[in-house]
Amino acid sequence: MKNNQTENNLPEPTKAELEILQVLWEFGPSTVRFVNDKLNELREVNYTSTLKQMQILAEKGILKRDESQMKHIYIPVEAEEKTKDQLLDRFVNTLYKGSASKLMMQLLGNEKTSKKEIEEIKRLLDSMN
Amino acid sequence: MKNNQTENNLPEPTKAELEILQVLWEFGPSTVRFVNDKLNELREVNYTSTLKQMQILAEKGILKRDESQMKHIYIPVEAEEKTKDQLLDRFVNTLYKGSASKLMMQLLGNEKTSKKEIEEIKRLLDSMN
DNA sequence: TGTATCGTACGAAATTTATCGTACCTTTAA
DNA sequence: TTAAAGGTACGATAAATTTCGTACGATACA
Repeated sequence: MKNNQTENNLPEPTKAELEILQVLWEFGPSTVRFVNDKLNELREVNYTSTLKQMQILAEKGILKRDESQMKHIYIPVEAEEKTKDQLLDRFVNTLYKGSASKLMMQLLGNEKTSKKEIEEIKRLLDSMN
Repeated sequence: MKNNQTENNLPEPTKAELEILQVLWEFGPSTVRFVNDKLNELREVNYTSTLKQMQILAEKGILKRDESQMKHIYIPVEAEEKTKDQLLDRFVNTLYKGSASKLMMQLLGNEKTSKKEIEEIKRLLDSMN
């Protein structure tokens, strides 16, 4: 495998990269320091490791950064929804041959999906047409 | 990261491993030769590469094998549904903080999810209670 | 004005994942 | 009974991902 590109030619975020994206999605544009602190609430990571990852993400065009200050600010290029759409798409295609309803069945059959969630989903669907 | 374990202590299949699992799920217990041929319908892979992957999967306990014949037969240890459940679970937790309905919204908002799929999902939900 | 602190840059090492080459065993058929 | 075809074992290598060490520039403030 030479490179990892999704069908629409966007490099696919790796695991560690996704962790970083999550922080940026939740808290908005941030410095490396801030992201690294957040990550360290979950597991130990060296500051320079996080820095490197974010620089790589910037290289890949997944993040852009504001270098006008010494403390660079990193910002996701694509909206959260769009990136998740791509990931979801890939997931459905890989595991369920593209069938959203198959995924749903799995989700509904999954004991971890609560009654409340199911009610919520039904309400959503009813409000759709 | 020393090792990759899911919460229930099952090693998480990697990408290449998942490809192999898909073949076994679709066609049932198979030889390396058969799996390799299937993979080669999609992309070029050396026989010994597939062999190695399947041996690794066996080591990890994701596949077991019947060695009674010269052509070993490989069989997934866990049922397709169970493995997918785990992957789905991880997916929902990672991207949607465990909220199935959030995932649903994303799915329904996704243009690639067809009207027919949505109808199918509604029917599913109605038949549930 | 120096020194401690906080930042970035970047090559290199470590780890994980994926692929392959080669040795060698079994079966088959001429 | 041997050569060809097809199988497994397994170490080595390649590729991708992740982590880190070190150098060095900015800032703050005693």
